[in-house]
Amino acid sequence: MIESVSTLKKLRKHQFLLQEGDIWNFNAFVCEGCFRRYHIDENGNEHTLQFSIENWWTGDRESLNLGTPSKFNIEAIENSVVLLIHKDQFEMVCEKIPSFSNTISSILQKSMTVSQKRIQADISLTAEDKYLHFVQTSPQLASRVPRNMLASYLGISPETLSRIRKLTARK
Amino acid sequence: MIESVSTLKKLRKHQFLLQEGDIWNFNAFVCEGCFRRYHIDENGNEHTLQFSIENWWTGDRESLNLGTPSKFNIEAIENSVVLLIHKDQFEMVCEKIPSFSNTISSILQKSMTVSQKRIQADISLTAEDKYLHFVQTSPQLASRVPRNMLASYLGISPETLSRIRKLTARK
DNA sequence: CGATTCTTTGAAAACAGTCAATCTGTGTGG
DNA sequence: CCACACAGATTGACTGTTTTCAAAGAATCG
Repeated sequence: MIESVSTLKKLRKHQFLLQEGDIWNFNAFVCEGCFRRYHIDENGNEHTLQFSIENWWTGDRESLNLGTPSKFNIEAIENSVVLLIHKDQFEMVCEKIPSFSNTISSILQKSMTVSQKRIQADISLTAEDKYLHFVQTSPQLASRVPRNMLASYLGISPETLSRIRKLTARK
Repeated sequence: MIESVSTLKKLRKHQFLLQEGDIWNFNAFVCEGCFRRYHIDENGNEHTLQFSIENWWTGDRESLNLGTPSKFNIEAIENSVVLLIHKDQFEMVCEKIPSFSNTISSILQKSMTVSQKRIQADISLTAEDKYLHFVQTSPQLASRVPRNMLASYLGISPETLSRIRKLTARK
């Protein structure tokens, strides 16, 4: 059973699943709630790399693969529940159940597609179009995530996002 | 042998490996040269999603997985040679040689890491810092790729890139 | 060479960021 | 339950950056 190789962890809003400098050794499946993974730059600005809601994954792949200290923070932005699977146990399961590897592979493929779409938006669109694109592709998140975090995800300032929203609201 | 399930294809500079609207059925390993994958938006502007040089892969994952017409063009920007492996043959090899799946998985992991770094740069950095970051992380490409294509990769205009280069040159 | 394409430059306009102030809502402790 | 504090969101004025458009200057290739 999956429970035998994993642990459920509850986090309240504002609690951290991972903090910068820590080493990340898990695969984390979000059962309930919402997390965001972000980075703090040298000027103290936060940049959100990922939001993860129910039935999706979170974690720091780089820290997991290389065993290096993470450069990210992962914070619960709602009261949440995650299933944590330690990497050793994860590898064990992969070996025991070959079809599991395929599942992982297809999750990775899906992640790649999502990332590609985001890069395309980042390099192609204006601030306004980035926002509209986000609302269109992730309406659930758009209403669930605080605006300042959304701005840091889109790579624009909170003020700019506020103005864009005002403009696009009327119509 | 790998040759039995694949074909070598030579392309001259400016030739296309894939054109928008076509369906992509391969995995393509670059043996020699350099490709770029780009998208043309409704205003006719090109946006470069990927450069692929020797020992790396190219293709359109979305078209490959879903069997849908591609939204991308893949163009040889140097005289190049690619190894094309048809998806059916690729799957066959995966089934025959289980360890091959792991190889694929680790390539995907690497791709994801690269994409994540790019997203982080896209949402965090100014035009100038994006350029400097690119030069630092991909010095080979920086000297090999035409500047207008580099600009379209960084999400800035060719004029801005030209000005940035002038500024950063002296020092 | 000539033609084409790429790159650079300049000036103006559009866009997004910053800073500071105000407004809003939420939650906490008295 | 209210008042207060606090964080998030909005607004305005200003600054700075980036784009756009047009033109001139390299570089490349037949």
